[in-house]
Amino acid sequence: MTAIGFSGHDHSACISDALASAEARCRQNGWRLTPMRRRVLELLLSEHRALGAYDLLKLLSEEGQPRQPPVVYRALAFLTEHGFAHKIERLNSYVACAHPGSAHSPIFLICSACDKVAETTSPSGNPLEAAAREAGFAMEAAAIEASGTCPECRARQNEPAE
Amino acid sequence: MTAIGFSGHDHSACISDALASAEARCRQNGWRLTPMRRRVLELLLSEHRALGAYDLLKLLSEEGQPRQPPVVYRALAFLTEHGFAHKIERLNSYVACAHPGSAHSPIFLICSACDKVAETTSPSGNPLEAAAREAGFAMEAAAIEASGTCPECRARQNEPAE
DNA sequence: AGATAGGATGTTATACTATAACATGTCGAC
DNA sequence: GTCGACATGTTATAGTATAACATCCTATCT
Repeated sequence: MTAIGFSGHDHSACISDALASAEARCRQNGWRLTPMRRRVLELLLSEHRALGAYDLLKLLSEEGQPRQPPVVYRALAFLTEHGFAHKIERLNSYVACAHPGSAHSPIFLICSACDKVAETTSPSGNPLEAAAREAGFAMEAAAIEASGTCPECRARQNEPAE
Repeated sequence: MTAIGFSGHDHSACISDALASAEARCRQNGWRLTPMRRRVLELLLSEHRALGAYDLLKLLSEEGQPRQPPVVYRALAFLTEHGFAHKIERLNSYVACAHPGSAHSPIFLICSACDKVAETTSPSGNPLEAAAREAGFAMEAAAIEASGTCPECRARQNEPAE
């Protein structure tokens, strides 16, 4: 599985695909992808970067009506509850899910140079399962987040004379 | 490796051992384990539970002088920087390190029923390394956190008539 | 169409988490 | 003993999140 986010890809297709799939999945499950929720998802999809709730709030407010924090937090609660977005705990911010629909235990690679976030999965099954089982712990949710430098930023750092 | 925190152990020894080892390690490295830092570490050690900065602030303030937030945050910065404590991102709170001194990539098992936090490590090497390598990502730091129910709370839930 | 019930959003206020910035104190090296 | 480095004290404020209640929208039943 490649780490979507660092490798190049057709971004406008990636946005419209994700929105279409979200719509379909909501229709199937009787969830309501209201304009506000849809718009927040769209904003998250528009960058492979984690956005804070107040970043989103600012973007929304610039589009017309001023908005209050609960508006954004409620949209984010909906999106994360149903797997359309994830919270990046280290950054107190939020990213669109790169593999919506499929059950998965994501691993996030957070570039501290450019702030991009790549979502990938463990090549060898979920490592926490084993650790949890050994401790007799009934796992419900997991967050795996790594900070470091993405390939692009590493390349840029190695050739400082541009 | 057992998940210290859920299994029974001699807790007062565990506290004094950890403090002694912290003192030794600071002496060796020229770090200063000041009374404030030592006291915060002691408070963290006294529970296998994550404490918020403002919980610690309250505890410290009850011991005499009122304290301001930066006091606690600075002590926590020292302790986490040198591996005596970890931040639990999901809870915005802090725990004493269960394996200080040894380089390790900890996995935290957070019980949502009793708030205890166990620190363990992956039995099969660090899974993030593989995922990061595959993505060309230079990993610097990692946080692996699982929420769920610890063995004791599971047992309690299975026998609700007590 | 009107009644109604559930959920979504609007709005105000406030709680919780964290840090900037500057003043003061402490301790060891010289 | 004074100088410099680092630790702490203190004030103020930034950043993140939610409680509580009002209003509105929409789907359904009659």
